[in-house]
Amino acid sequence: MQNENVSKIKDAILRNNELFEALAELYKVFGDGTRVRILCALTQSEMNVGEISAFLDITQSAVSHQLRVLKTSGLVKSRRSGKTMIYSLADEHVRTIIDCGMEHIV
Amino acid sequence: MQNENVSKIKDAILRNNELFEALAELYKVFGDGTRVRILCALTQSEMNVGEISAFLDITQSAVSHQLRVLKTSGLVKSRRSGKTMIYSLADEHVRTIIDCGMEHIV
DNA sequence: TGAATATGTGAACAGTTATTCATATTTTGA
DNA sequence: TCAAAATATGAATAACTGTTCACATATTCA
Repeated sequence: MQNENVSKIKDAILRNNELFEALAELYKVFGDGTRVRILCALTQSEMNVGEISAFLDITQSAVSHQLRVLKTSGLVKSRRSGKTMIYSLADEHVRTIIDCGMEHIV
Repeated sequence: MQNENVSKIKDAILRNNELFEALAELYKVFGDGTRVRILCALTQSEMNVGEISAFLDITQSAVSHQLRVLKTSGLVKSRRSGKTMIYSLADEHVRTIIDCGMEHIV
C-alpha cells in the first residue's frame, strides 16, 4: 500500500512535463559549442567580452549574443568595469555540470 | 616557468574545439524534452518501445526516432525480447548527468 | 562635449531538428 | 507459411537556432 503510493507519486512526477522541460532547457544551453567554450573559458577566470572574443576567436557579436543566452538562463553574471563588461560564472553548478559531462566523454 | 607551461597547456586545451564540440554534442542530446523524459523513465526501469510510448504519451514513431538518437549517442542500449525491444540506460553516467542538472534546477 | 572604444541588439539568412504520416521490417503463434 | 503485433525508417513539413551584418547604445578621456 505504501509502495503503491510511492509508485503513484513516481508516476505523477514522471508524467509531469514541466520539470523535464526545464531540465531540457538547461541542457539546451550547454548544447552549443560556442556557449560551452565560453563557459569553459570562464571556469579559468572572469573575462570581458573582448577577451572572450579574442581568446576563442569568435566574433564579438556572436559572443555577445551567446552571453545574453547564458545570462538569461542564469549561468553567467556580469559587472561593468569602465568601458568593459566583465563576465563570470554565476555559480559552482556550472563547473559541476561541465565536469559531469566531461566525465562521460573521456 | 612551470606555471607558464601549465598555462600554455590550459590555453591549448581551451582552444581545442573538438573536446568542447563533443561536450556540446552530448548535452544537445539531453536538450530535448522528449529525450529527457525517455531517459528519466528509463531510470525507473527498463521498458519496451510500446511501454515508453504509452507511459509518456508520445507517438510510437517519435519514441522510436528519439531512441535511435539516444542509442547512437550511447546513452541507452537495447535487447530484443520476442516481438518487443527492451531499452535501458547504457550506464550510470546518464543517471548522474540527469541528477546533476536537476540539482541546478531545484 | 565629442571622438574613440566596448558592448548590445534587431533583422535576415542558412542550417538543423523534431514530429507526423505512410510504409517497411521483424518476430511470434496459429 | 501467413496474419498480426511491434518496431524501425524515410520523406516532408514546420519550427527553432546561431551567425552575420549593420547599427544603436554606453562609457571614458582628451
